[in-house]
Amino acid sequence: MAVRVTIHDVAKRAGCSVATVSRVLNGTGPASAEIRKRVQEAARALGFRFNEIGRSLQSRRSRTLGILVPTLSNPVFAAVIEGVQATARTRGYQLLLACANYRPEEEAEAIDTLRAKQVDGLLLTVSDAEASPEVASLREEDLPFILIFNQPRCALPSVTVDNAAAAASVGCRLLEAGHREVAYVAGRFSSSDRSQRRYEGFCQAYAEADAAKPSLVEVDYGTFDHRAALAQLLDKRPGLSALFCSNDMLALAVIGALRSLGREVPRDMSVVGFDGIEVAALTAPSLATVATPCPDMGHRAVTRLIDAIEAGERPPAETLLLPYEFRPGESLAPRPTENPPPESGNSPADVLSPNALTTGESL
Amino acid sequence: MAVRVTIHDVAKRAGCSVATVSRVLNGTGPASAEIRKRVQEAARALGFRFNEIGRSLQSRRSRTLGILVPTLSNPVFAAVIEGVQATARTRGYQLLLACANYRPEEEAEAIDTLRAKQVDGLLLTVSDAEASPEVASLREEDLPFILIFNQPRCALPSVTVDNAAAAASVGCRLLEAGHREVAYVAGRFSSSDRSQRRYEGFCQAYAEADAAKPSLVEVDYGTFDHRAALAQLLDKRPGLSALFCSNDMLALAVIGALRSLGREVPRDMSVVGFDGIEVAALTAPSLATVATPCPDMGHRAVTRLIDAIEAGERPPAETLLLPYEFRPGESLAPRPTENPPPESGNSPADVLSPNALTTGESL
DNA sequence: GATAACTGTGTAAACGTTTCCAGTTTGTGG
DNA sequence: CCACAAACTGGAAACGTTTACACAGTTATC
Repeated sequence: MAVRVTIHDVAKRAGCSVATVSRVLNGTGPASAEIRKRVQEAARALGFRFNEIGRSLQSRRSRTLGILVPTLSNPVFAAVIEGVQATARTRGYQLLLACANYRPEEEAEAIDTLRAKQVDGLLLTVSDAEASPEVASLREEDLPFILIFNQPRCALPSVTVDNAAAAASVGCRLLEAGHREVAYVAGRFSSSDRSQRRYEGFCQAYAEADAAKPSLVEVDYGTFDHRAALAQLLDKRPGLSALFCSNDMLALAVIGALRSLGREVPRDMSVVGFDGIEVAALTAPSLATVATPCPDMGHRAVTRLIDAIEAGERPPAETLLLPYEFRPGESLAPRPTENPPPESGNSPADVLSPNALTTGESL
Repeated sequence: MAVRVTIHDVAKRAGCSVATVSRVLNGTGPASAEIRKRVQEAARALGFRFNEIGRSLQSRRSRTLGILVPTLSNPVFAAVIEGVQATARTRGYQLLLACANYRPEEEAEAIDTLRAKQVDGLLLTVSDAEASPEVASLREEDLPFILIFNQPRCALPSVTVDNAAAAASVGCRLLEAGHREVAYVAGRFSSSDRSQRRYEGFCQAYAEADAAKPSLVEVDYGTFDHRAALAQLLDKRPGLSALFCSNDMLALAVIGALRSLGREVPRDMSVVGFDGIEVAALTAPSLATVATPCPDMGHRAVTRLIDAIEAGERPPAETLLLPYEFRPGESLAPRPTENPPPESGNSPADVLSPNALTTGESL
């Protein structure tokens, strides 16, 4: 049990006061060459490191940022965190991580805990920034924060892409490919602000082309089995030829579900995702999607946040929109011009479960 | 700029001492019903929350754990963190996250920073646990830690799978499929302890079958372009029919590189990965791999760690081996019995770069 | 050769908690 | 009615820092 060595131990060994040790080691205030040397030598001999807790208490700055994401299983968030992490570190900040599992209660609890730990600022991806009471209360308080991915309508600091425009561009691509009857598939939290913006943009593209308004289908997160929801949709709208999914992970799961319903992508149905996660390029078929600059979003967000913190302010309540890029993939093909997709034999029941996305704990 | 409300403010409003407030709000020590009520009402009115920094300083416990991983872009680490996070939270601990980018210097720096922040314990995945001076010094000090994935030979607390046995089982599968001339492809840090164990186990399976010892090929992490290394290998060992890669991400990149060299998997070459990341089941071809129970590893590791912390001890220097599972995939096929794979036309030069694994920042 | 301005150093008071100790009530049994 | 315990409460000292302030000694200014 090595006893912790404090600034007092260093002072004793160097034969001076703790104030002097602090000044020497921090390079603040004057010190004679003689004492500087003694202090440094004592610190080295003792293996002294400042206790950041003591420092934080006194300075009321923790040099720690809180980051809250819905989950880590979606690589899109891991990518953002990677970007945030790298930049935060070069600026001398550490990251306290929390996952809220897409649950507003957990978001609230996590924010609370992070504040209690006295983070200097918060990077958040929440379900719905406008509706979140925590975000609202954050605005009125002194804790700097910035949203990532969220695209609220009201004035809130955030970094994201123009979801509506990106979704509209997906709409255009689908229209170009002849898909006039389509649907938007969203996760349970279709109330997610970014998902809403995407649906709006998507619908607008279809409105402008005088095509039928895309149907909205909500499926459950947490489960990967979307067969029931899809079967119902296909039944109701037999003319459907393309699906736009609110994110890539969902799109991949949807492709698996379609397959187990006897529908091949893109032969019987085109599918487009959103996010541009790396693996989407490796799947079979590769996924057409909208690539968002995740690590750069993280980088920008944390830079804005730290700049504000160090200026003693809060990030301006503005949305920073970063460029996105449509990334073609095999999952999007032109609509077959002749007859509608064959209602081939396979019934859902006698088909294997799509173990496409089993969880990692497969033991 | 809302001013922070402290226990003193609550005490003043409730008309009592801070000691009493502390006792009431923590439920430690006695208090009259009257004062209890006044304190609670004051705390609520003021929106008081304990400052965990003050608490930590006084209790010398931060209720924070440090977690160090090589990267977040490999989903295997994200999965572990997810498991760690969930369990840590239910036990009342937060996570301070650091990524070392597979660099020992960064590992050292990160551990140092985490210690300065007074984490109560450390969860680590390092390049080489035996060789790491930080891990060595950790052993001699009082900071509890536990390794994840690492499988050192010396007695160190860790949670992993039996890498040698798992790799041997891969060897058996390959032998069964008729692959008698094979290679092990490892990332730059073939000095990684787990990677070494895998190679050893793999070689042993081949030794026991009296087959040629698998070649060892090292490629660079960081880059995804392994064509040069592979071209050289194929040139030197034309009879090669299968590749075992030290992890799934590498395996996917290798499949892409082979393709751009004009070799199709599994037609011309079988490939097996290690880790069992979810997406490996979705790629084309799907990847044969060894599935490790990532979130459960995280869960077990953090449980061992917190148990030790709360007992005032350190986790016992034992390796906890969790079960793994071979997961078949299309990337592994029987060796074609007739002639060796055709040296088909495509020269590396006139083939597109395998943008299989471009990074997320594609803008 | 006095005054002013530094330079170098130490003392002590914060920062927000918890907790030991001592003091004041209140209650109880004799 | 008194001693004594139990219940309740507050004062103050920690925890490890930083920093305002004071003070001594040294150098520069006229």
